[in-house]
Amino acid sequence: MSISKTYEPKATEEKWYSYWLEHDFFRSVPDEREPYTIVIPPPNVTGVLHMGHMLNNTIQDVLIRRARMKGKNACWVPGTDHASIATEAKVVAMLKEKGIAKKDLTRPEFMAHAWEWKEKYGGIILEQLKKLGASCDWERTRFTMEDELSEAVIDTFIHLYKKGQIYRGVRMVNWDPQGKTAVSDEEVIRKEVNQKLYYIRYKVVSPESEVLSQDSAPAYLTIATTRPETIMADAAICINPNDERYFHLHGKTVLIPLINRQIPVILDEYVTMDFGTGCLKVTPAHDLNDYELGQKHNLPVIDILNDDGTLNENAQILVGEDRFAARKKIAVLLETDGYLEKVEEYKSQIGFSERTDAVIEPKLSMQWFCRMDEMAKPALDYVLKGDIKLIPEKFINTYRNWMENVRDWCISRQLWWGQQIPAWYLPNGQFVIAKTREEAFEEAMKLKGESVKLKAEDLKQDEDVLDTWFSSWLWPISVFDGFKDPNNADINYYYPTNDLVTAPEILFFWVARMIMAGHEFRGEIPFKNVYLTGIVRDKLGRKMSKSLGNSPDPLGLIEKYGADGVRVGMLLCSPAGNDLMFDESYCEQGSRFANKIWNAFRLVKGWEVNETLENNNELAIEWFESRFNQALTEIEDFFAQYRISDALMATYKLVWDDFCAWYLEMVKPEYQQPIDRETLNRTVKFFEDILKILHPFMPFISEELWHDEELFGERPAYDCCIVAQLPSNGKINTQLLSDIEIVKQIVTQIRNIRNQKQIAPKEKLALSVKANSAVPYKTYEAIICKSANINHFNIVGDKVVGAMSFMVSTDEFYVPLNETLDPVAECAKLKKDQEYFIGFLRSVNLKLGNERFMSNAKPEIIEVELRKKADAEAKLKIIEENLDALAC
RNA sequence: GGGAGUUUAGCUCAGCUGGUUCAGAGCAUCUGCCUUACAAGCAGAGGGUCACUGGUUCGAACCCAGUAACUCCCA
Repeated sequence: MSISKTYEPKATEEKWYSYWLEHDFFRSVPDEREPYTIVIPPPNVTGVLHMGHMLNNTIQDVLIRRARMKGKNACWVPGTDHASIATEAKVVAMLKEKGIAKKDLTRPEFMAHAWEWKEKYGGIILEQLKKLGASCDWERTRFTMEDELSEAVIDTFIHLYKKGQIYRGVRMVNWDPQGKTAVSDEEVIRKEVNQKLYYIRYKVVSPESEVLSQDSAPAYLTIATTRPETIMADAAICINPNDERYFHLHGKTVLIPLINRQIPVILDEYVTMDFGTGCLKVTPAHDLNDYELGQKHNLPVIDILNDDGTLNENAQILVGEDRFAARKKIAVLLETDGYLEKVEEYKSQIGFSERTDAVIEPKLSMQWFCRMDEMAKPALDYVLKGDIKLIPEKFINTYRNWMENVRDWCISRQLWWGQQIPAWYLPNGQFVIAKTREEAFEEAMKLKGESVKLKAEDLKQDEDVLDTWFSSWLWPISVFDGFKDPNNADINYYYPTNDLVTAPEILFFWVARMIMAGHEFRGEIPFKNVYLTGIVRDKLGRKMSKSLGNSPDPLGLIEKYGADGVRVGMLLCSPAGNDLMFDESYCEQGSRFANKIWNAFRLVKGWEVNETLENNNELAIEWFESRFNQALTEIEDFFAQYRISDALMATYKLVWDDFCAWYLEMVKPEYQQPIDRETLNRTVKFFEDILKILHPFMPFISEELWHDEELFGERPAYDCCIVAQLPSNGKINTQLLSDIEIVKQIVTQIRNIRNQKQIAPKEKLALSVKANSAVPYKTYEAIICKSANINHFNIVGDKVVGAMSFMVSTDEFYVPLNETLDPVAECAKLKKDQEYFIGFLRSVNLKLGNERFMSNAKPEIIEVELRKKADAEAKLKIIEENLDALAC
């Protein structure tokens, strides 16, 4: 029976994925086994698979498959996030295309459209993950806005409110004037942009409103700002009290140009003396730092902007103009009236909304906040004490830095898609927190006391919804219904989960908050290890993004290279915690690897057994067994350290180099010759073990080959590679391993001679060995002869003259050739070696002659040096003898 | 401005608390092979002043100080 010459992934992948599904291999229910649990970082329900997901989910799948094959009850919970801002933006855009404006819809109408959209297009990404081979328990798929999870969100809000952790307050938030919503710090993208720095004069007056005159001319101070349109909101001018240039301004006031409002000059060391003019305009309503400075100095807050970014009446001038138009116009006005001193080009960082790309406006608004300080402390301790490990460790510092300087979390969003805040307002502005209108009414009645005029319909629920992260921080608990039913079998069994695989950019606003929630609601950590992947960049180091168009289509890659190839490709270039420079060629390497495995399989499959043959491959078999067990330990070690790409590389080399290039070549019969039963059986067993260790990385090809009836016999329906138990550590013959390393060197040297002398691999050669060491070369005769195509193998006591020679450690090897040797070239080669060893010996002797070295270095180091010396001397002796023999 | 990190072969990265034969891997490169498992392959080779400058040490890619370049986070 013959199989195709190349591996064809497509049909294989579809076949086995459905087979796994049909046989419930991904399904997990609590039982007596040890659980191993991962909750997926829920992708946005609007999302489509990108390279970041590919990496993330490949790693999770490798971990979960490995756990499954180690006999654990592996449970990978999938799901999606409702992603309030992103989804609402998509729905609004979709409605706009249909000619419907959000403002013309009622809230329930809008929500109906949004749900319809979600049902139709949402969750595509989960289907895409299946193509990658993700072995999630799909029956457990959750959505952060499904009823039960929403209920958990509302309950936790109420719980935290009652504890005093949630409050309502006026705060500076990042305002998106286009989306007309507050956005979190994390949703603000900072970009460096070219701006103009305007130098504006303010007239200095005494507090008594007299214009201060020096030589009867009015005095001015000059400030530098990039936002001249906000001068109408100024509350003060601040200077550094140590600034000698401005001592004369202490206690003075100034007039804001154009509107002539009087504001004080205040002193604070916050001001940098050498930036701009050293005078800072303080605009508490429109700048975060200014706001804090204003709070410190009790300055009034004058907000001159509307929600859409236009100027309001407080501005007095340019009312109704957009902020950017106003900026241009006010510059002209200032110029005309002689207040504009100069304008400079200036580069600075500006925040943009991740969703709408509008310039973020710092804005004071009434928002809901969750206090962080108390919650941060235990969450920090878990990580510092090592209860939760961050991988790589370098993120611990970053984490600590953030947790020690944590700010309260703004949890309200001016959107409709999400969990509506359970706050109910009475007509008089008072509010109550309750789950339903009825409960709110009861609460309100208590508040009102005897006033019976209030009706339930009079209560108005807060229009805002909660931040998406306010639901995803509950994810590891809520997917197991830990809020609805805190003692159910699932949560007790699966929680705390084991590993969380996510991107470092959401370490704070997701990972840290899950840890807080875990502590707050379960008194326990939510997961034991956090593996932080890198950011997927293109090979120029740019972040992959839609706008750059530098992101390959993941499904296209799978189509082209096969899921196994792409998985290998992703892992090959992903060192833990470092960004990875993705290049398609890695996937190509992956698919070539799949093909290599496929062809090795074809070879073994093609062997015919002759039952009468004896096994003469015992050494090769024992060697590979040792090598396999050694590699198994290495791979295990790498996994323990979450060095997944190293584990893959160790597997890759074991299969390609040790198994294919050495072992199969050692045991492979001559063309069309049969093989003995024992060698075939052992080789088939090796292959089966190899399929097992490959499976977590390359699930499809390993499963496909696993079911080959010719090699493995017919397997029962549930005997699948996906649930096979990984091989356990076996014995390692270290002597044999090191001997074979020497054998490999000999073979390489002979191949090298062939290469140099242009001798075809087919042509047989003779080899003489003059052994000066204890290596039993006779034992390895068969292997050497086969691998190097030698037909005469002699152990000799004397040097062989007129032959090509080389040394491996201190043993000498001779390959006689038909042609006569070029003595000049041989001499030159020997002399070069001699020179090297003389130099080497000199440096070793220098070390050994150094009294300080001898008295300071550890004994084992000295021993090594002595061995080096003896070795080099022995080699030099041989080289000299050879030089003599050649008479040069 | 504050904090964290990076800099080792053409590329992507290893190199554990300083000490085996003058730094390793994969890919890429070069040379030679269509040697019937695989040319998506085989065999072999070349390639590095470990960013720079000082210091500590018998000994530094590794420790310390400074410099430069880049990246990320926070403001």
